[in-house]
Amino acid sequence: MEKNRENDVRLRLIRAGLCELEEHGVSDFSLRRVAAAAEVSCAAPYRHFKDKNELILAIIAHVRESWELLAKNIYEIYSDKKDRVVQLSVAAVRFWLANGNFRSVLLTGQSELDDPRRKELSKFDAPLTSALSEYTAEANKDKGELEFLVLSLTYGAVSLTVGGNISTEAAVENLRSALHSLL
Amino acid sequence: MEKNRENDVRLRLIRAGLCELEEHGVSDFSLRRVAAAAEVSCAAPYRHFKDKNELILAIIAHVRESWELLAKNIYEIYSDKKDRVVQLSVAAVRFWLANGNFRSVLLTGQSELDDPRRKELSKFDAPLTSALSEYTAEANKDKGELEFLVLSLTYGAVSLTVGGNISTEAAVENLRSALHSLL
DNA sequence: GACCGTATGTTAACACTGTTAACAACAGTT
DNA sequence: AACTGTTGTTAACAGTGTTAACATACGGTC
Repeated sequence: MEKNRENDVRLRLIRAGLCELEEHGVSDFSLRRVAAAAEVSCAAPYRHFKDKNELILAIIAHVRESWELLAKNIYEIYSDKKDRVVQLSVAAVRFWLANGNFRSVLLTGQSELDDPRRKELSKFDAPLTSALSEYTAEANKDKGELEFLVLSLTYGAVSLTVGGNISTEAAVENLRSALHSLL
Repeated sequence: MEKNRENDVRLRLIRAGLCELEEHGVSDFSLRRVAAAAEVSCAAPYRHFKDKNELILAIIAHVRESWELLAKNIYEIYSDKKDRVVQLSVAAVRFWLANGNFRSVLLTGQSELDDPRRKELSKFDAPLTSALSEYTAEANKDKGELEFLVLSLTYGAVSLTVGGNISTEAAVENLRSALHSLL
């Protein structure tokens, strides 16, 4: 019961923090506002997280879990190794674009001043790279070069959309056709 | 003399702000620290910039100028239209990677909460796209598709390097060969 | 030359932020 | 029953962006 209470507050903080991140972005992330939203005192977060940074880290880890769940689903749905790569790449773009202000954290790890864990957690290419290496093994293609191209196009599609050059759908369509002619 | 003084402080603030950005990143950007580094009082910046955000904007504009100068040089050095595209793309990657913590601002425009001007100023593809459209006109190639590929690979190379997947040199080398086989 | 408005700097204050210390309530252990 | 550790509170600290009130010097007008 008491252990539940603990997890309750911790989870509420993470959820409220996620909203805060979406609403105010990372540079205006207010720990006190998060605490207020979670209906606890402004010092309560320090019982669960060492730092404001540590809370943000936990939030990123939380989002990452949901991404890996999604990626796992996609991986299981598609049995063709080439399809997996294409679908995972497109899904990665969609997922990250859907995560609003979160993107600056996820894409760049915000800055290298922040501990590397943030950058590590922000990587969302693990499912993609493993699917890709399975494909290259099967198709007898050069892995190194292809990995650069696929990852680069994926990240690039995100950046391009964020930058306002193209719409999400245009990015996805371009990415899809590029990958198909590439693989 | 007095007009010089004005520009002096303004410029000193921008320069100090640039250092601050490199040292502390955008989320820890302290206006008071910048003012102290520029050896003025903490309220002085408000005589030259409406906001902390407006100062950051001015800093970005400042960096953008130097990028466009560099791009112009490259454009003039290389007369072959294809070479221009490749060199500009590589230079863009190098330039952005060299600008440290600045990247989060430049790449993503930090967040869409911030006024769109920041995002607009952060775009560094204008020289690249114009060189590219000159190339496609000359070589009779499809512009739309190629533009996505080139820009995507360029941005992607930056993201990939920032993410820690590959080194700068590996990214540049991969990018170069990809562009050569693409154009 | 005296006067005035404008531009640029200062200091002092405001509310807000992250963080910590001191304290209270409660669980489980011995 | 006494002790210990966990989780929450409130109160305080320094640092932040921002604004208001004041000071000073400059350029143009009578």
